[in-house]
Amino acid sequence: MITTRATFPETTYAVLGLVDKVPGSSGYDLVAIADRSFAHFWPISQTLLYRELNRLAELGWVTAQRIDEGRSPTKWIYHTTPSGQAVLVEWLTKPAERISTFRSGFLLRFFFAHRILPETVSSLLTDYRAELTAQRDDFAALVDKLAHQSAPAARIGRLAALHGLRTAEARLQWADEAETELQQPTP
Amino acid sequence: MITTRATFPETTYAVLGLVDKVPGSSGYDLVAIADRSFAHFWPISQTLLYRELNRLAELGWVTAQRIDEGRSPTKWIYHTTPSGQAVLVEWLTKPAERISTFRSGFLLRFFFAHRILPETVSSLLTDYRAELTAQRDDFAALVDKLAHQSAPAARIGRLAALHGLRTAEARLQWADEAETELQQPTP
DNA sequence: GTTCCCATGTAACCCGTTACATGATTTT
DNA sequence: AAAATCATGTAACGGGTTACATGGGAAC
Repeated sequence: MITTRATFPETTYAVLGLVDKVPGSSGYDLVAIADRSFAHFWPISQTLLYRELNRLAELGWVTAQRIDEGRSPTKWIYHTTPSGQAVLVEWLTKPAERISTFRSGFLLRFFFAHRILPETVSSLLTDYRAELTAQRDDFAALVDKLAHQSAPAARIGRLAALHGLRTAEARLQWADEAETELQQPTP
Repeated sequence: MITTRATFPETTYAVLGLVDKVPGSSGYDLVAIADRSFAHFWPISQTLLYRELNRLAELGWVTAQRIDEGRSPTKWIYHTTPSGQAVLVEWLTKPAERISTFRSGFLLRFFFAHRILPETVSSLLTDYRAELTAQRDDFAALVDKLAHQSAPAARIGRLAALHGLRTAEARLQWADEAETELQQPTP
């Protein structure tokens, strides 16, 4: 029994979009693809992705086709249906409202740093900078890799990666700014 | 009965830190202060903040003092205990690991934009730019406001706001970059 | 012959959210 | 007299997580 709902979480559409983009993939494939692609700005766990696939199939937005290769468990591959595609386009067109989230464990600690010694604040910044550097290098490598691919999807992917790269770069600069500022005595 | 737990969510420490930073505040006060301060990088709802205050009191990390003003409901004000302060310092010192999260509804849609017309992608970017501009202006105003205050807490707050400002600026530049790039034909 | 990869799932938990309730006091 | 502010809470839900289970096939 399918209960009609007013809205679905963004993740539902994320998985729908992925099935649409990479049709004929299994859940296992999609997990791997998601991890390499949109997980950078929309993380999703394996369990949840499987749950969303079932929901999408129940809604009739994707078809689940059984592939019998004699192995266990049975492999299933997915395709978007016309109604699923319509829903996807509608979702893409409608504005995004307030669904973006940002939580920073670093900034949270930094904000309460009055409690701790200047050296500790400095080490907090060092850790953060290390994390950002790793992020920057990862994104830079991804941008570079996708720049050499000609598929239209690679273009979008490259720009998405560039978003991460630019963000990491700006925050690294901020870390420098913050460190020099904190070294100066209070006026 | 207090059950001992291995770990607590970051939000627990966020509230602990806030009580420590603004001692003698009521839950109502703390909600307002949180919304104006660390909610930018660690959002928290009123219900959750109250729940965490109760947890902190049960753990003995804060004291809850009843203020009887004859009104209803009774007002309670909070102070960190020595053990609570020790826990806070320990938390601040320990590295942050993988607790930061980032989810972007815009990037998610952008990533699946192959389905839609170029004009729609462009309008997606326009909406995003508007959101970023608002963010940038908010952070810029906050940075400016805090620059004129001399309290040590204002300095940290200003730097935290600057983090948001730099991020928004970088992403606005990215939006320009992306738009010009997408206007060029595929090679 | 053990370890990695394919492939799908169950169970349990809990953080965080939204909506709502209540009532006094202060402001308009 | 109405609206906003002060002040604390209950109820219900669900999205997302981690840990675990299962078992065949491929690779080393």
